[in-house]
Amino acid sequence: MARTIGSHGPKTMEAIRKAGLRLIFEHGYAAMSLRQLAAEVGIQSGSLYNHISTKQELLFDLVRDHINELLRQLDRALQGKQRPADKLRAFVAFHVTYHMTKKREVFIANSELRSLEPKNYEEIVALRGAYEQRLAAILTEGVAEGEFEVVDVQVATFAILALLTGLTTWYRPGGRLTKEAIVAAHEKLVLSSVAPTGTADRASQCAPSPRSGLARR
Amino acid sequence: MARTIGSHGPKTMEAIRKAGLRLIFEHGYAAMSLRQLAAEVGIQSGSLYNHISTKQELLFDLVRDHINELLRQLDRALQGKQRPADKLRAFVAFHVTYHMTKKREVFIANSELRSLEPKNYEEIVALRGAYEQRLAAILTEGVAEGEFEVVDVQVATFAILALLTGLTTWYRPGGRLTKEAIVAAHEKLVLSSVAPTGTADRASQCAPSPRSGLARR
Amino acid sequence: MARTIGSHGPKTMEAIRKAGLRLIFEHGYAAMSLRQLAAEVGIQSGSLYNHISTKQELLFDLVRDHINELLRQLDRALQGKQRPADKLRAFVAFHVTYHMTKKREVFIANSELRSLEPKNYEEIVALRGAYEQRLAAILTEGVAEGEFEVVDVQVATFAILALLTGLTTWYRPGGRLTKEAIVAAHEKLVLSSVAPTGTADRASQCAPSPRSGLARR
Amino acid sequence: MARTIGSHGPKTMEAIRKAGLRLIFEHGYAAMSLRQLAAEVGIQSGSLYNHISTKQELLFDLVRDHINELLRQLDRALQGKQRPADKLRAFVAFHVTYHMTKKREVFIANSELRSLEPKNYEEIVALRGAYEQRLAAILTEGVAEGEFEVVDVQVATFAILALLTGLTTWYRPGGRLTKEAIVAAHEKLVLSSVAPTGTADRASQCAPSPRSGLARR
DNA sequence: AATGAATGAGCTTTCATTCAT
DNA sequence: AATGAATGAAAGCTCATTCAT
Repeated sequence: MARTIGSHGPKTMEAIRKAGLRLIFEHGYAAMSLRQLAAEVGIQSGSLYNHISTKQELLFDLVRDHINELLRQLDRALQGKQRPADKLRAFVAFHVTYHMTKKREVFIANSELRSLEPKNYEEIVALRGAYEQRLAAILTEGVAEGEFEVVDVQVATFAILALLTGLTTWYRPGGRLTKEAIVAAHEKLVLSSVAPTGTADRASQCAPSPRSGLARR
Repeated sequence: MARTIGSHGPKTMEAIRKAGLRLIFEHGYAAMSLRQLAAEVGIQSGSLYNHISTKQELLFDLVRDHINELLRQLDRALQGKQRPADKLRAFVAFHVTYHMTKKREVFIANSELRSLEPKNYEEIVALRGAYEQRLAAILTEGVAEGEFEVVDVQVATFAILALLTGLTTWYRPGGRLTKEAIVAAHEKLVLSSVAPTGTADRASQCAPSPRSGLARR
Repeated sequence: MARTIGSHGPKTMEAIRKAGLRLIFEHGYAAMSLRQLAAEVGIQSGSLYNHISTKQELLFDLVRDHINELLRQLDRALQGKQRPADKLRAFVAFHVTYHMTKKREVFIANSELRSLEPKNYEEIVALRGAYEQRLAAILTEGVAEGEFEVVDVQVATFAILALLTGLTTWYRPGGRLTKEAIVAAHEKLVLSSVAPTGTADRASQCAPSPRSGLARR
Repeated sequence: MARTIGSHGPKTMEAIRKAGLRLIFEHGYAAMSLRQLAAEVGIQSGSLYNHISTKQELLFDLVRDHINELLRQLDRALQGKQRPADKLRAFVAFHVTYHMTKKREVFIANSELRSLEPKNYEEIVALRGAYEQRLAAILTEGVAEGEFEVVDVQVATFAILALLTGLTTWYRPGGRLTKEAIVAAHEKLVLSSVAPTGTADRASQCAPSPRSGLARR
């Protein structure tokens, strides 16, 4: 007479991850109770432990899997780009696009690092560092080649990442702007932000990436 | 034999706010226990209630007082600035400087909105909207005068605020850079980010659709 | 290593009700702590919440279930009685007998009404009203038929109920008097109390019910 | 700048007793907090301790003073009565009248005995016993003289006291009946309840006391 | 793989009481 | 005789987690 509602068999783990993602996104890791999570999935809270080992590990898995996927896809998106401006534009386009489709994962991976236990925290921070390093390297190269101008590469790296990631706090599918318009808006901001101040290589900066283009709904 | 150790009299409230600020910053509102807070202050947890009415109200007061102060000081910092670029530079300088001295307050005011009860949440979001509006107005004016160029004012507003506020996640006093250098780095990034691109398809970029507004949480 | 000592499975709820009944009877609802209750049952206080939803609801359930049972049994006891004096005698005999076997339930249902939250209070008062109404109707009928004489039916109803219910404050099983003697004593008092003062139908009023009789142990 | 509201000087103690009486009557001793009480009086809870020594002692004083006064006035009311029926009628009239004017004190003295600490409890129970004894003596005398008939004097004593005291649960000044009518109703019930069942001295039993009579307002 | 019932620690909040001022 | 701030205990309730079934 068990399992009157809720999910069944091998799909349960996926339901837990999905519900966990949503609840952590909405309430925060500390404020989400496993009872809530279980209720969302349609099982008793004790039954969660057939699928996860601890609450902490659920968070860790969600964050780690997300960052690994992020890195994997970033590297694919950067493949074949040669000039720093092209790389930066590809970085922005990828980052923004990815954040729009996975905004919960991204948000959690940024906001719940403090909820990770030290060992887990360090592992994630290392992965995050690798991601940041991709951007820092692009900026460094661009500055060296005279295509970019920044006061401090480190600051610029953090600032651009914050700018791009801020998206997760306001983006909703079906909002006023198309995804392409949002990408374009960010490309403009980021590419301009590192442009040399005096006379700029205008052409390379501002041509929007080919697939984008402003559109209204 | 009361009050053998710990804080005393009218200074206690200030100690509570200060410790609360730090603990919420470090662990998050939900993860901070009032026992922890009381221990930090040097009193029993029940004694907190001589100074606060609920945990929720402590958070609300901290956030509200911060945003009010932020708005007050911003308006003072913008006084006398005429041209949009001057206003924007003043905005950035103020925002960055303020965030370096009050990074905990700023961080909490951004990250713990979801921990506010609906009534409190709405009050704070209204205040935050007023702050955002200051920046949006500067950008709008700059675009109208041809000094700035953005794809979308709303997106640019959120992006620039995210860029600037990201500071709170990494800034530590006594780090590699001086405060002035940090301000300068952000001024460069922000001012450039909205700079006109030179020869661009101006018409298509910038007209915002009249009806809309983005959603935030 | 769960469940080393204490109560188990489906019997726990019954143990909680029983212990709750005793503790509320002895100390009052407000003075009974759930830790006490849990200790009595042999579980941790948090474990109570696998069986009850709140302390208030435990009280409410105890009181409501009691009154429903009381009404059900009263109606059975009155079945087939025709004349008002017979009905009144049956009412007294039932009430006294029931109160001797369920004195805790009865006491609580009378003394802890003020501890009920408004919504619960109203529901119980309505049920109690139905019980009182049974007695009021008997008196009204008896007065109309000239068998009874009272100054005021309402006052008499309350007074008789108070008289009968007072039993719960002193009755102890194994005391000086048999149950039958106690019933008889109350029958005499109540039947006489409403007897006409001038010329009465003595036979119907005062013959004690056959089974009773005073006994000493 | 102290004492902006609330009572002043020697009147404070009286205000505490009055408010305490009301709060205990309404919520019960355990459920009344000293903060509530202090708020009612218009002082801080710590200030109560300038007037009372403990919460327990406040209860004890209220109950003891009430019972002493009750005994004192009862003895005065019984003075000069010779025949058992006269004494019983005087007892009822006094008891009912007193309970109508001091219903809170009476109610508390009956319902909060369990909240008294053992030493206090015993003292009060002794006083209460003295009061009960007055009634028991009247009944015993009446039975000996053939004026009354009861199955058991002890039971009758408790029952009559319960009947009379029940008044405190429903009496409200300004209700449907005058005080005199209420007294008369109880006189009828009690005098009849102990009347002999066969041949009785009707005149003495049932003539209501001269001043009473049913009235509506 | 699910349940239901348990644990023990912890939560926010309230309590009666104390006491320097 | 009042305040305001403290204590230490306890309140009702929730938590993550365990485990026999």
